[in-house]
Amino acid sequence: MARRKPPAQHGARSEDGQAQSTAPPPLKRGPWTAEEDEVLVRFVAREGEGRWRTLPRRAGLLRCGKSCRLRWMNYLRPDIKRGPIAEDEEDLILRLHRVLGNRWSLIAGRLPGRTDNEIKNYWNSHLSKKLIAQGLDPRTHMPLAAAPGKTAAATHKTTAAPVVVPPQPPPPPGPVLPTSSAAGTGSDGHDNPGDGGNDDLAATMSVDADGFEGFGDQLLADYAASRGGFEDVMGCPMVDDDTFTSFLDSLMNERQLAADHKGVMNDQGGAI
DNA sequence: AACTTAGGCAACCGCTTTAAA
DNA sequence: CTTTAAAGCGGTTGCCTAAGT
Repeated sequence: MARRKPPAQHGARSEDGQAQSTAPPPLKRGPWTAEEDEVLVRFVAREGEGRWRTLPRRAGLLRCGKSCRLRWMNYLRPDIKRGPIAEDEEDLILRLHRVLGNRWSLIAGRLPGRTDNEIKNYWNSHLSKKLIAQGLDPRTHMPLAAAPGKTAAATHKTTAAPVVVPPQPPPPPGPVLPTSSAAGTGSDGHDNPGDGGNDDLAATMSVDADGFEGFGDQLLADYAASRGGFEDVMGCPMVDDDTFTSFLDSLMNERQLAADHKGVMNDQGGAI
């Protein structure tokens, strides 16, 4: 469907964007052909994933390793789920995004068969607008300032920041996390769809119950409290791995979340 | 029917992190 | 301990198509 720029290869760039002194065979760019797909699929089936940098040469592809990896991860993997995002998936994305921010790979890790790229695209083209239409800031999930003419912005293709949001007191989902660890956490850092893992997600998510309240998610705060709180118990604002993982799991199950929430409300004499 | 605009998405880019030498 | 390579991630770009005029 969408195509990228035609094989206008910047000749002397390696996959990492570093200059190359010699100019080996020009790397192909742009859309993948069925033949290339087949070569890649066969090669990965035979040799397995990994060593992406050298893969193209070994497989006989005139692509950079990055491109191969991307193609495999986003399109060719056998466990990729095709078709439109279901309503429950959409709902889950919304909830996960509220907690995780733009950690697309983490979100994707909770949606088996969906890729981070797919979710990111879906968010930028659908969900962010949906939130805006509901008067919510797609980044913070907080109500947009009731300023007139606030949201008109999001129409043009500004993907990253559909809405200009002034810095807000409560830390938005993203910034709550240690800045850039989004990517490389652990050996993988990428919770591949289907593996159900969040690696050291909790370590990444250094947030206490107050912090959760900070991004306006009372459920989250309640959940933190119900699990003994994330702050006082541990003496430091860290979220325990299991606790956070189970929280994310609970996001995937409305009923469980509702039950937990209810329990908290009972315990506390009804918050919210 | 022809032209313009907006939406959707695959692919690329640049940066960060981790592992290995 | 430092440097380099590899891998991964989020953000951005740009083409194609559909809808609107």
